[in-house]
Amino acid sequence: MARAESKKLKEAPEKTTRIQEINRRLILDAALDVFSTYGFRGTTIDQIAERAGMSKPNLLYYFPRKQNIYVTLLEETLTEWLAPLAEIDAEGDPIEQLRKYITLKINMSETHPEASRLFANEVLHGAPAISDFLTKYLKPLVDEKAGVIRRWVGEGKLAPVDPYHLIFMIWATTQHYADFDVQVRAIMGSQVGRPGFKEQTAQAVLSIILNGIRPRN
Amino acid sequence: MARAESKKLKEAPEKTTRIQEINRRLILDAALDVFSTYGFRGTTIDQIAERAGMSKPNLLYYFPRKQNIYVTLLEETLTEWLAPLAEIDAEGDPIEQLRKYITLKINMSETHPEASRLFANEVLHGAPAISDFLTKYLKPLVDEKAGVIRRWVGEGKLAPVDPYHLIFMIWATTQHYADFDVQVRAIMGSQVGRPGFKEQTAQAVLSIILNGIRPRN
DNA sequence: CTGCATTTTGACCAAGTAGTCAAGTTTTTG
DNA sequence: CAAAAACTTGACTACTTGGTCAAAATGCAG
Repeated sequence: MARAESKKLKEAPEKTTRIQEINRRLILDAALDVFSTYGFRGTTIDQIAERAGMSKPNLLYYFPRKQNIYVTLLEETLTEWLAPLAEIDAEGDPIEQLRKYITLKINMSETHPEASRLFANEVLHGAPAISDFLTKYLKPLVDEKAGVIRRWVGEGKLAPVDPYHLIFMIWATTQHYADFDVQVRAIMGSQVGRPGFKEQTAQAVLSIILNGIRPRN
Repeated sequence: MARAESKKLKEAPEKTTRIQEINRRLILDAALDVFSTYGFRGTTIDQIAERAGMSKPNLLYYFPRKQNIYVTLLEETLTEWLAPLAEIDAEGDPIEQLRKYITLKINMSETHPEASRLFANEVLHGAPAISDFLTKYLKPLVDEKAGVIRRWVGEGKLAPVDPYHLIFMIWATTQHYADFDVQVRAIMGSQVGRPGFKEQTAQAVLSIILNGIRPRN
């Protein structure tokens, strides 16, 4: 948009042409598919280029290194992926807030399983590209929400439970359906595709977790 | 290559020498470390050979293909990994049986995180090497145990809950601590190493799940 | 239309890696 | 102990793959 820079100045810091915008998008979309399936090492630039419908040198014109595509993709994905956590409202009803959070996560696992797998693969391999992100951005966010949950527990609105482990449990359970999809399908077979499966999953997960943390007396 | 008929018996189908036993073990142990960290594609035979303390051609003398090592390792690991599930006793007390199962799984995640990661990585990438195993061995086992749980529910010994989703939840939650160890550490920091952390984890997981499925009236 | 900037690609290169091979060394066995 | 079998490895091959480059094609402002 900012077309700006007059022609004969020094190297312009950055301008984005229409073609650039289109092709970067094509590349990133293709890369998400491929990286999430084969992992970083298992993916070749040729694969991404083919899926994006362009030649390898052309792809490298937009992202000079394989790493660049991968990191850009992770950054772009992660913020979105964590958004639901940030939305937990300390002033809301605990059970309702957590129900909403879990529901959102299950939906995301269904609609964007590639994002989940991309992330899972990265973390599984030691998070070499995003360890900074984990400590600088994720940890503070989790700390804050853990504080909220701890307060709820203190007020007797939830059964006594370690907030960090509760959050891990929600992550693990919801992402399981994206990350281990093949296994889920191998076991549950045709049920997985059927309409209503997602609702059934949400129902089961919500039932166990929410009853597990509902205050008892 | 007419091999000696001079010996009276035909070629023995397989015999294992002392050296073979030692070296296969060395290779598989080394391979587990490397494969579980870098995945199949991310691992080189040289890496495994070096870690096993032998030359690459020597390693290939025992396992002619990289795939062979990988598959052998998966087979060896999987049976052991699933053993606890098989131990769930239909005649036992439901809550006690599940408590035992969850506890065993958490212990395994702590003592053999590499096995968990090896498996997670394989499934995450579509289980190309073990899809047969999943349908032929894992599915029947899970079906059987799901039947047991369903019966418990029918007898009112557990809250109404889908047995498959319950099993997935237990898998997801317990393996999370092995597979996403880096993330858990990034968030919980020094606590992870501390003695008692495993117990605290087990306590939290057990508390939520068991209370989530305890019969209500 | 013209000329410059942007985009595109075929051909190529260097590094890395799975797997081979033939020739040596060690272990087993009769 | 000597021959056979089992084991070990340096050197090598064939192939994959990340990345380069120079030249051609296309887009676009004046």
